Amino acid sequence: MLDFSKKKRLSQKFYQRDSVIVARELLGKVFVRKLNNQLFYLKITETEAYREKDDQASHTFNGKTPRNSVMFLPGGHLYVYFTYGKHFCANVVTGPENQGDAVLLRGMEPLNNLEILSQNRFSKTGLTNKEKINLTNGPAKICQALNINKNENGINLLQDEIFIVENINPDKEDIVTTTRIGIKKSADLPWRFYLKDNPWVSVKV
DNA sequence: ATCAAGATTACCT
DNA sequence: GGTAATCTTGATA
Repeated sequence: MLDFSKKKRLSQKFYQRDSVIVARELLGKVFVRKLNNQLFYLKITETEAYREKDDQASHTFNGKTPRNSVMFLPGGHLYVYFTYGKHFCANVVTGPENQGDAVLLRGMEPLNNLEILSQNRFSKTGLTNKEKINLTNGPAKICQALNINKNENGINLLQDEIFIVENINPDKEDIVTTTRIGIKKSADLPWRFYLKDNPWVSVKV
């Protein structure tokens, strides 16, 4: 049951579409992270879309800079940024090359290796149920648990270090669509998506 | 050279 | 529910 190695990897075609579509369709897919020769599997539970052209909250709204240049690569790369002096956040780059769009990964349900994730997050093992949720129910928590930082910025998701595989396709009624978190500009766009009944979601409506 | 803002989190009341 | 922590980045001079 925990053998995701035979599941089909998401194609470049999947990523090279509009970020709002990709954000919704990433829900339920399984994020795979190779770390110290072990594979970590996590079900994607919460996402947000960002777009260069019509989204003032996007890092790319005012054009290309050294920081955001990875967002202009073709869909299917990982964009990692540093913020608030402490935190890394990971995004899936979407759309064609030179279009600065991406999907922020905000929540994941860990499916294996919880003790290692716990070490990375809290420097201990033996989790309460509450701490288990707190492992990966936020964008910076995911990166801390999976040791994702500047080194992972620009990774190609069609290769073997980090990738995403097919899994369940949630029913429409199991997906909540709402506004994005933690932004002031373009704050009314309904571009956040999460799995309604899943606990690994940062904020529920 | 200086400065304000930031796609967050943890901890407090 | 409110806020301090913490530092990189991009804009402006």
